Amino acid sequence: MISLNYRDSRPIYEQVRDGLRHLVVTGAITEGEKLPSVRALAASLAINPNTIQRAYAALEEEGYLTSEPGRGAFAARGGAGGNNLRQEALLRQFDASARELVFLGMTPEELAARISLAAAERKGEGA
Amino acid sequence: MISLNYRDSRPIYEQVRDGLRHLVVTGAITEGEKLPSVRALAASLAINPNTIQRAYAALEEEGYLTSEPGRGAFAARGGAGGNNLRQEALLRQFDASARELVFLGMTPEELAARISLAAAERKGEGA
Amino acid sequence: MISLNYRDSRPIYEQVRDGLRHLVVTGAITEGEKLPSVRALAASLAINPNTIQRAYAALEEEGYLTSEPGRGAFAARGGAGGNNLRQEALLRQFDASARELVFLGMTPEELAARISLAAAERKGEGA
Amino acid sequence: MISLNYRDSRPIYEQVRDGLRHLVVTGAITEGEKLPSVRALAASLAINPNTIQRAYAALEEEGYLTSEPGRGAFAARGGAGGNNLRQEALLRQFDASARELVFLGMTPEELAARISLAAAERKGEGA
DNA sequence: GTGGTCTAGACCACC
DNA sequence: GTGGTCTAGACCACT
Repeated sequence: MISLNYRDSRPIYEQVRDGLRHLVVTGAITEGEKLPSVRALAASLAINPNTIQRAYAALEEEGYLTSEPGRGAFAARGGAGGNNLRQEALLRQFDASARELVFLGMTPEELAARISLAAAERKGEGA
Repeated sequence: MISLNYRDSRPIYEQVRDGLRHLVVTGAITEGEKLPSVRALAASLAINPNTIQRAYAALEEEGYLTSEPGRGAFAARGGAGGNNLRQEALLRQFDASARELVFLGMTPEELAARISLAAAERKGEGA
Repeated sequence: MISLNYRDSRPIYEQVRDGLRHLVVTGAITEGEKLPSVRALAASLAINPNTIQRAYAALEEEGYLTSEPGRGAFAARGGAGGNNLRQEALLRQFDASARELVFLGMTPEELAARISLAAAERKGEGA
Repeated sequence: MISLNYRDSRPIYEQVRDGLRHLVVTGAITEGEKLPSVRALAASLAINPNTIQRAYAALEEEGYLTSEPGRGAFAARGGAGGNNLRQEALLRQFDASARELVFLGMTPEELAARISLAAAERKGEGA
C-alpha cells in the first residue's frame, strides 16, 4: 500500500508519513478504522519499527490519527466538514501561535490581516 | 546545567528540550552562542546521542536554535523584539494553520475572532 | 543565480549541480564560457568549496563541463545538435555499458531492441 | 586486504575503490556479504572515513555493492550469470544514454550499429 | 553504530 | 589563483 524509495533523498519516515496521510485523506483508510500495528507495518515494509513509530507520532500530532496505548492507532477524518481531530489540532496550533505572537508584540489586527493572505497562497513548499 | 529525573514520567528528550529552551530563553545561553555538540552533551548527561538529537530537532522546529550541518547548533534569541527565528517559526505555523482551517471551511472572520480570545488566556504549557 | 533551500532534504551539492546544469542546458552559460571558480562560487553561495567541487565533478562526469586544473571550469554545450561534450560523454557511456553487457552474456540484438523502448519512455526518476 | 601506495599518483580513494572492486569481482567477498563499515575500514587502513565513503559511493554507482544507511554495505555479484546489481546498473546506464542520444538526434539504427563494434574492442579500463 | 552530507582547513600540482 | 585530494570532526536519518 505504501511504496518506499530508498534512492530518494527524503527520509523513510517522511515517505511513510506522507503515504499514510494520503491513505487517510483520500479515504482509503476510513474514519475510525484501525491502522496496522507499528510492528506489523514495519515487518510488511521491511523497515525498523522505530521508523513507523515516528511516522505515527507525526500523524497523531497533525491530527490524522489517534493512537491508544495497548489498543492501536485509529484513523481520523482528514477531509473537510464536521469537527474532526485534524481541525482540532489545527485550532490548537492556531491559538497557540497567535497567543505567543501577541505576547511577542504583534497586534491581533496584524495577525487578522495575515489570515486572508495566507489563505490565498499556494500550499507548495516541499520537505 | 540540565538536570534529568528518571523517575519523572516525562520522556528524557522532553526534559532535555525544556531544559535547553529555558537556558536559551533566560539568556543563560546567549544569542548566537554555540551549543554543545550532540555527542558532547550526550556524554555529559550520560544518555544516548539520539535523545539529544531529538531535543535539538524539536528546538530547531520551534525556532530556539539553528543547527548548521558540519558546524554545530547555535542559539537564537527567544525573547521579544528584533527579528528572531522564534517569531519566524510562529508566523510560519500561524499562516499554515490559518490556511488549512480556511480550506476546511472556517471563515477568516471566525479565525480573527479567536485571536483576541487566545491572547487573553493563560499559556497552560502542556507536557 | 542559483538558489539553495536548506530545508529541502535534497543535498546541497545536488541543488548546486542541478542549478548549474540548468544554466548550461538553457544556454544561460554559453558554450565554452568560464564558470566561476570553485572558491568564488562557494563564497557567493556561502557554502564550503568542497560542496561546489563535488557538483563540478559530477557535471564533468556527465559531460556538461570540462575542468582544467590551474585554469578553471568551462561549459560544454548541453543542447541538441552538433558534437559536443555531453554527446561524447553519452556515447562513451553507451559503448562502455554495451560492451560489458555483451561480455556478461547479452546479445547485441537484445540490446538493440531495448533502444527504441528506452527512447519511448519518460525520463522521470528523480534523485 | 587492500594495499595503499602513497607514492602512487592515483588518489587513495581510487586505490581503495579498485581494491574493493577486485575483491568483489574475484569472489573474495562473496555475494551478499557485508563489507567492513566505513569507519572500520578507515581505521584499518589508517585513512579518513570520508575517503572510504567516496570509494563506497563510487562502487554503489557502478553496481558492485548496495549500501543501506544504518545497516551497512553489502557486496553484489560482479561476475556473469543470474540477476545481479552490476547488470542492473549497466542496463540502467545503457537505457539512459540511449534515451538521451536519441533525444539528441541519433537514430536507434546508428546506436544499434555501435553495439557490435563496442563489443569487439578491448576494454581499456582508464584510471 | 552505520552510511551520508557538510564544514573547515590543509596540501598538492598546475598555470 | 585554480582544480583536486585529504583530514578532522560535526550533524543527520536510520538500524
